Amino acid sequence: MPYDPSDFPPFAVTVDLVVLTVRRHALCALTVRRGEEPHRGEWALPGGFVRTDEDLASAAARELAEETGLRTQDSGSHAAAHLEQLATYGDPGRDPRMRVVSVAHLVLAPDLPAPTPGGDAGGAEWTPVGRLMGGAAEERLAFDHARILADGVERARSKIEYSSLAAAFCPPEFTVGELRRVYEAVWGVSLDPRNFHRKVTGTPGFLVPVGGTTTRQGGRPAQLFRAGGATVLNPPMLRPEV
Amino acid sequence: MPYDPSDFPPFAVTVDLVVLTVRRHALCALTVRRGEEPHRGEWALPGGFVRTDEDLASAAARELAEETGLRTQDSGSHAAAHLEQLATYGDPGRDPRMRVVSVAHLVLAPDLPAPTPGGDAGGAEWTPVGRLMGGAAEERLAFDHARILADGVERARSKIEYSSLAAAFCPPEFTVGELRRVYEAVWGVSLDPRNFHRKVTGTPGFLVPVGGTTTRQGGRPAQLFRAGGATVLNPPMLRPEV
DNA sequence: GCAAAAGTGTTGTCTTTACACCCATGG
DNA sequence: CCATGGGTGTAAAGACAACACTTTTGC
Repeated sequence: MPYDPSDFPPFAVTVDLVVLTVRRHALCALTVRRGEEPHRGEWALPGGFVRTDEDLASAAARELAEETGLRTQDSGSHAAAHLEQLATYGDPGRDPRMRVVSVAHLVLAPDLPAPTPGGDAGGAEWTPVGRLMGGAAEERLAFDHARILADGVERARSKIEYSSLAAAFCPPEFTVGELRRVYEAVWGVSLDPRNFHRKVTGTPGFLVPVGGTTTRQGGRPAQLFRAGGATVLNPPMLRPEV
Repeated sequence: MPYDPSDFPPFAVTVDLVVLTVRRHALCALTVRRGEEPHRGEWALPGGFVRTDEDLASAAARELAEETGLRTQDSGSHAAAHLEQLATYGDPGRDPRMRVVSVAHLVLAPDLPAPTPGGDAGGAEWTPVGRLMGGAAEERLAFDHARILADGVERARSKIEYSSLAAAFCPPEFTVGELRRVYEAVWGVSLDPRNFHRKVTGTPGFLVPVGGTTTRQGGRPAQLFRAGGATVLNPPMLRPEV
C-alpha cells in the first residue's frame, strides 16, 4: 500500500528498564514511585522518553545512569552492568495519555557496595521480584509493567542457563560459591556446590582464575575468578525441575 | 526528570517482517522490491506503518496477510504461521526520511502449496537466506534489513534447538523425515536419521501420531504426526558444531 | 530384484547426579 | 576443637553418536 511519509501516525517512544540484581539471596528489581498521574504514588519501572538524536540502547543507558548511577561500561573499580533489549510493548491504551510504544531493556547489575540506587528519581528502591510478581495488590506495578517485569525475569532465568551472563550479577572478581548463590537466587533452587564447581571450572574460557583468594564468605578461602571470554555455555547449565 | 507529555518527540512506528520458510531444502526469506525512494528497486523486508488503533502483533499479522495471504490462525486446511516479536530497531538515520522505530517480527511459515506470495505488494519473492546474507552486493537488503534478517535467522536457528517450533515450517501433518529436513535446512547440517527419529519420537508430547502414513517422500511409508502440546524440548536438540 | 526412505538394536563414550570424603580458615 | 564453606574422587544412571541391520514401499 503506498503511503505519504508525512502522514504517518505519530507515536511517543520510551524506554523502560527492568534492572535486576541479587541482594541477600533474593532476585530484586529496581522500582520507582510515580510522582504524577496516572498511577501517581504506585510503583513502576524506571524509564523515559527517547530523544530525537539517540538510539534505543543509548536512551536506555542514559536513563539507567540518571536513575541509578549504574554504567554499562567499566568505570574504575565498578563492574559494568549488562544491558540488552528485552521486548517492545505498544498496545493502544497501555498509557491513557497518548499512544506510547515502549522499548523495554533488561539490565543485570552487581549488588552495589553503596546500594543507594536513588539518582535524580528520588524514590528508587530494590524490591524482591517475588513480592512484585507474587500477587499482593499493594505491590502491583503500574501500567503493563508487571508483564514487562515478568518477561525480563524469565529472560534472565533462561539466559543464565546457556551463557556466562550470571557473572553480570557479581563483582568484577568473585568466587565459585558467589556465582552459585546467584544461580540459586535467580532460579529459586538449591544446587549441589560440588557439581556446580566442577561444571563452571571445567568449561574452558568460562572462568579465569585471577590469582588471589578470599574468605569473605567464611570457611576455607576460595579462589577468585573473573568472567572469561566464553559467552556461551555448552552443554548448558541444567535448571532443576523443582 | 519531569516532562510535558504533550512535548514528546514524535516517531513513526513500523513493523518489519522476517518471514522464513523451507523450500527445496533451503531456508528462504520473503523479500519485496521497493517501489519508491529511498532504495527504489532494491530488495527489502515487507513491512509498514502501525495504525493508531492496533497493537504491534496485530499490525504484523495484518501486513503479513496483505503481502502474503498467510494467516497466523488456522483457517481450514492451511497450517497457521508462527508469529513472534523479534527486536526493535531505532537508530537515528536508519531511514533518511524521518525518525522511524521499527518493531521487527519473525514469521515461520510452511512451504505453501500455492507458493505465490504476491499479495498486493506485487513483487514479493522467496530468496534463499544464504544469498541475502552471503555477500553479493547485488542482493543486499535496503536500510538495516540485512541486520534484521540476520537476527531473525539466528533466532530461528537457536529456537528450534529447545522448542517444537520447527513444526511451524511443516504442513499440519508431517513425517519425522520432513521434520528432520527442516532442521537440516535451517542449520545447514546433516543429521543422522536414526538418532533424530529416536530423539523426537522419544520426547513425550512433542509429536502426536495422527494415524495415517504417507509415501510422498518415496521409500517405506512413514507415520504422520502433528505437533504435540509440548513447546519445550528438554534436553534440547543438539546443533552439531560443523 | 533394487533403490530409497523408515525404523530398531547395540555399543562405547561422555555428562550428569548423588554423595563420601578431605582441606583451610575463623572463632 | 568445631562450624563453615571450598574443593576432589567415584560410581551409578542417563544421553548421545556411530553404525549394523531389518522393514516396506515404488519401479
